[in-house]
Amino acid sequence: MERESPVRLFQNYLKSQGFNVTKVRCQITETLFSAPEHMTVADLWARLRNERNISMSTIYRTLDLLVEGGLIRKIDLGDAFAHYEPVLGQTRHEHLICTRCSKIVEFALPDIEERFFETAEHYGFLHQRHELKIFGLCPDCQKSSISQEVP
Amino acid sequence: MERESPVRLFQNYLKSQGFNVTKVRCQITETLFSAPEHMTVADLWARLRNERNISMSTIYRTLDLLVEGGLIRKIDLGDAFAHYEPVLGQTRHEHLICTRCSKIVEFALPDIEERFFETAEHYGFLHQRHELKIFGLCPDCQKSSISQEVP
DNA sequence: TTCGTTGCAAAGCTTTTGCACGAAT
DNA sequence: ATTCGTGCAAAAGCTTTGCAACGAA
Repeated sequence: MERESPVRLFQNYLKSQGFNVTKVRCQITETLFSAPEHMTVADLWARLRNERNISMSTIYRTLDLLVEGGLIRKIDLGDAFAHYEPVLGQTRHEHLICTRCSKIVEFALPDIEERFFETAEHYGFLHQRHELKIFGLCPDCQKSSISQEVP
Repeated sequence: MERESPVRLFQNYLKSQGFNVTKVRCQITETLFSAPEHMTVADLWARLRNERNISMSTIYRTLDLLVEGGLIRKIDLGDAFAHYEPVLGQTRHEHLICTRCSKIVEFALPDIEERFFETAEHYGFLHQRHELKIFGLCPDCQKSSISQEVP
């Protein structure tokens, strides 16, 4: 059995909420799901502007809809930009980020995640979500740090 | 034996780097260390402007120096503002944040922290730092959510 | 006196908003 | 035909920077 494509799911969401299904919205969704993860608005804009005239406002607005529809998640990767990652069929994961080249590795620690829920409960909080980021130097950047000092 | 005051430590740092020890820098440091944690630049500005005319630029610049000197840490608490917290004599901790009233609880999970180091190593990364944030509703906000619906 | 430092205003950056034109139903 | 969506430009909001006046050594 085939899984529904993200674009199809988004179309269903839009209809269910009384929003219009438009070409731009579908193109943004397709681009977001067909390319490197953790894209920023600028990334999407750079990829889409070849195909059509598109404004960043529209990208921001469409991404908001995708977030509300539960298809993507807005994440903070420690830089100045909002990043977006697919939620569909993804297991919950955290991010390991290279502070030199921005390379990102996804990892999961399911047993530890349980502790996060317990911690919230322990302080009487109702857990909503959590975010774990580990920053460091990736293997490549460690090598180049030796031969060629970072400015 | 008494511990050196933050202001004194900062003065030492400034001298060691050839920077001037100024009244403004000392006042900012004193205010930052004598009041609620996780302050923003605007918080500091509001507290200091009663005593003297001070610009946000200076606060930003002084905070940068305090970060470089290792006396404070710049942290992201999920809102639009940069927050700063003392490093001195603090044990490493993470943050539990109420998404409604922004209340913050600090907690530590030392055994789990070890796993973060291992995770970095496992992927060949050289660990530099990590950040864990748990978002949820604090006890008070859970109560008021029942009686009085959030808009 | 000599430089580093400060306050002010302007600029920078990402993101949001107002509005008239254009597209979807 | 009506309502919603889009592009453009301007505005917002936090942070940074240029510069002349000021203060520390």
